[in-house]
Amino acid sequence: MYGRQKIKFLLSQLEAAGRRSTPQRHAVCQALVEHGGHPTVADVFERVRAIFPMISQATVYNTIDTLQELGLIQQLDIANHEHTHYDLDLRPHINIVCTRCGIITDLYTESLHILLTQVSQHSSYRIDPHSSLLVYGLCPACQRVTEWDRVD
Amino acid sequence: MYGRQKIKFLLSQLEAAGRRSTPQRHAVCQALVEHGGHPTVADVFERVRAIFPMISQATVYNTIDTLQELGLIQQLDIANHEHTHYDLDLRPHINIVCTRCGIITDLYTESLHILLTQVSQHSSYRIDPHSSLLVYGLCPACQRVTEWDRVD
DNA sequence: CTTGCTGCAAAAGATTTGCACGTGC
DNA sequence: GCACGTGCAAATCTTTTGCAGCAAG
Repeated sequence: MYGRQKIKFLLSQLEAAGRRSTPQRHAVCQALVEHGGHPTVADVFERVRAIFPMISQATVYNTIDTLQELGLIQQLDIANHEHTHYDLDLRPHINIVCTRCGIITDLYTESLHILLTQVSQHSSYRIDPHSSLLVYGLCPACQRVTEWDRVD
Repeated sequence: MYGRQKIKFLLSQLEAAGRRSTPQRHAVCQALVEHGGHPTVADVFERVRAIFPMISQATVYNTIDTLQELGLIQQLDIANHEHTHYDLDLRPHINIVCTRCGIITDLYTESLHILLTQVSQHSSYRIDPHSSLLVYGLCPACQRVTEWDRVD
């Protein structure tokens, strides 16, 4: 599901949950969807202000909190990142985070499913099937940079 | 490595890196080790004050930051937790977090190694071999509670 | 005597909250 | 009319920073 469809989906889910679909919320959903990646509240706020110059940060926070409560977006707390990121892709996947530049790349692999199954079997927790994972590493560009730095 | 040994190890690693081993830092390392689980700065600060009533929060933050820079402890940013947690166990493992009560349980499973290998192969990132993962779910106790709540 | 560490207080900065006003149902 | 949503500003709270004094090598 992409673009306009996804926006409508989010708003219809809000209404299905008894919440209201307001112009501000439409703008927030639009900004979330159009960002494409893993936006922060600040990213969304900046985009939304292009449409709604008067919107308040609190509204953006409220809307995002509501979307998260309904399980429509997923919160990503990334080590050493100032802002909390959000992920619109609810399919289980791996978010690889560069520990140097912070760029986030998605990866879909069968071994995630295997791992979650193992975790379910070996622990007494009921694992969230939407679980996405964070894995940290160095992206290709930063690998090159750190090689230049290396003095050995 | 446990207890006193681990404390000495941390301090010796500090010195090996050209940092100083001070009584305050000893107390911070001791608090980290004796906590046993996944302490936050607040947890450590509270424990350290029992030994060093005059210690400042800044010192605790500084020490923990230094230990992290040297790769001696690992930072865990857990969604919806106010404080940042730290993990003294550097072996790759999975931290299962209860989304309701916040309790964290460690799990060691071979499939983590498989997953990290896959991620290394399928992405161009250089994955941190110490990578520990966060997985979210409901712990046994909270599973029971949420069943009582269920109205269905 | 130079560098790093500590303690204190203030600052910074992200997120939350209280409240009054508006709006949809 | 009522419940919900919005905007604004202030509050909250964690973490960082500047700086002066101190200690270690």
